[in-house]
Amino acid sequence: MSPSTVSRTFSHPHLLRPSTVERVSSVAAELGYVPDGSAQALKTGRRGVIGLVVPDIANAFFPPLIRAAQTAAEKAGLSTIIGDGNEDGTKEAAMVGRLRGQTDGIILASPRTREPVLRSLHEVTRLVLVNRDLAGVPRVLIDSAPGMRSCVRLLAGAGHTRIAYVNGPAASWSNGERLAAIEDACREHGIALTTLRARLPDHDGGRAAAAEVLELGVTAAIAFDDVLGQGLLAGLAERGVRVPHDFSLTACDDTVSATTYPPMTTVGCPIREAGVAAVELLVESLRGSDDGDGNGDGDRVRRLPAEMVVRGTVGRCRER
Amino acid sequence: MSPSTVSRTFSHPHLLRPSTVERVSSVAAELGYVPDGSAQALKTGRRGVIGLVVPDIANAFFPPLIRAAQTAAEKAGLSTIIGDGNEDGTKEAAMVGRLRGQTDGIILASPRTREPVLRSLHEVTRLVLVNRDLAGVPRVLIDSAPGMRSCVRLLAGAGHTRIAYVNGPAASWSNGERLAAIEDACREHGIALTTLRARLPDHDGGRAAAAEVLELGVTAAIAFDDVLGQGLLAGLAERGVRVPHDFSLTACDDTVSATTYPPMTTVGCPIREAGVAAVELLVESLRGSDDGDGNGDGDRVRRLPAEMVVRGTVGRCRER
DNA sequence: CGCTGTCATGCAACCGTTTGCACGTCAAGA
DNA sequence: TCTTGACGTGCAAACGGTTGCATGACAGCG
Repeated sequence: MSPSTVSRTFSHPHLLRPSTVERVSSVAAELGYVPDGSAQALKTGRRGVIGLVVPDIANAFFPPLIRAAQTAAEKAGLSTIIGDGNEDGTKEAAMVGRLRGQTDGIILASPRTREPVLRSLHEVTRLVLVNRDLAGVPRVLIDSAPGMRSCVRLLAGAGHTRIAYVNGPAASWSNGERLAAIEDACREHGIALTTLRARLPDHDGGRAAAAEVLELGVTAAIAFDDVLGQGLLAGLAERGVRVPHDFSLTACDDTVSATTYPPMTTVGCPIREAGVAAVELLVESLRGSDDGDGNGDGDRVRRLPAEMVVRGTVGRCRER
Repeated sequence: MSPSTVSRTFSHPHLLRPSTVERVSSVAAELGYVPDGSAQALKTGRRGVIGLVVPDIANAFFPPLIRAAQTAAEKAGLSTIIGDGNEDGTKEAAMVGRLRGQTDGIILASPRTREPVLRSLHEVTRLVLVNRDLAGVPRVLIDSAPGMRSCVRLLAGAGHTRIAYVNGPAASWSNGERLAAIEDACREHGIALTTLRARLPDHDGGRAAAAEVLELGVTAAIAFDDVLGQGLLAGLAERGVRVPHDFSLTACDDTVSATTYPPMTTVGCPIREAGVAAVELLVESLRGSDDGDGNGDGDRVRRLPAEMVVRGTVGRCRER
């Protein structure tokens, strides 16, 4: 039995007589043989592995994205290596460098890396970005602006005239987009906006920010994301401020809002869809370079709109 | 410049004159060259990649474990492929089969796979188990029994005499351990225990189980894990039952308990430590087979104790 | 000044698949 | 029966690194 036949059993079984395939398969099963991925990769140039780098896998935003991406990748016959950049642009870039040699392409979700570094990375690796708008690099963008505008409108409709926005990570593209949308909508509705930044963009950061928010004399707040929002909720509760009776609050992402008490009004981001779309873009890139030696002509972008989800944290304005 | 020199620049730079290393490195940087992982793997037999398979990456228990494991692996020069088994033993086993050809070894966290399948997998792959007690297979076990016993003692001390346990996944080893510990402690303290199983072991399952729990006429409940516990908390709140005033509740894992309202009394599992320990065991295995053709003599087990964390969901028994 | 040992580098075989090509077999048609 | 073509399988050369061994340069020593 020649190596070629064994190889064909696994890669191109239609070239072989069914009986042969059967024979080889059964022996392989008995021996516990599986083709060596490295050797296949070396010969074919396709490693069958993609990278997915996120700033913090423990942040509730990413697991659903990872899961969806991974499922989509698997359907395309690809395994997924997860990288955690630790909310640090430098580590993130280093991660990509390491992964480069063992993957066919890399998805960078919510990258914290600076633009020039990102660009040079893109020159040597197949890259897809999520929530980062860099012309020329394939990317999927969750457009939370409409949802954010709806939140402001909702608050305005409930009589609020002074609100606060609690910022997310400084290096986050999404944060910039959301802030801009809120500023815009506040202007439109004649609302006075104050912004602040939590110590850290996590639960405890939000909790600590509650005191600061209350001191501002606003009657409502918008949090960068659900995690921060949940923290605020806890911080407000600790101080005896009842939501939505005494204070209104909205957030973004819809990661944990359904499980808070009270359930939070937020902006429902299509996180899973973003993961799938990113894999699709990457798979396109991979195919593109197989056939023609093709630069995937054109600037490939997928925009996914995010809409408000009304739950129970917005009430009528009541001066304190 | 011969290939050997380039190779040595990256793998064994100490064999070369520093000036040579410098020269090669700078040229490599300029060209964006990195050694091809597959070729290295093929020649050396070490792929530099390990697999980590979990039942559900979106379950709050796993991201911290993944993160810790990944960090530990990176220190050992290993990348990590994450696999999601979808809470399904069959898919999980298939996942391991696929990963086998592209990794040096696999960590199976909270496997749902049946024992015989697990055993046969272990024969053909380097395997490390987390929270599954299979003699002969290297494993790390989080021993939540002491913590669970403490919870029962705490409830007993607060005057509760009728409590309920809300089960987790049927195929979960941890669930069996926890249930046994609770049964034992209840006997000891003369507490009447009723058990039930949520429709699904997630937030909504817990929420729905709240009604059922209240019908049992118990004054306190222990949930399999924090996710279920948080769901119960929400379900109770919906029905106007105040925790801990009207009803007491404890959970396990300490994944989201600190962020619920009120913060939940739970059992703090050393999740991160478990992830690190699993990687250590796997790395030991890998080294073991390098040197001697070594069966890592002895049954390698790491037991990590989990202790109760008191927060705010247990109060004095008050008949309803 | 020649011998010896050390150190840095080159040579070439090999890791386990894939794949273009050649070969052998067999059935159908002339 | 011979030719022809289709089909299944084997041969051998790559893929891009690694590594034992050989080689050459050079310094120290007698």
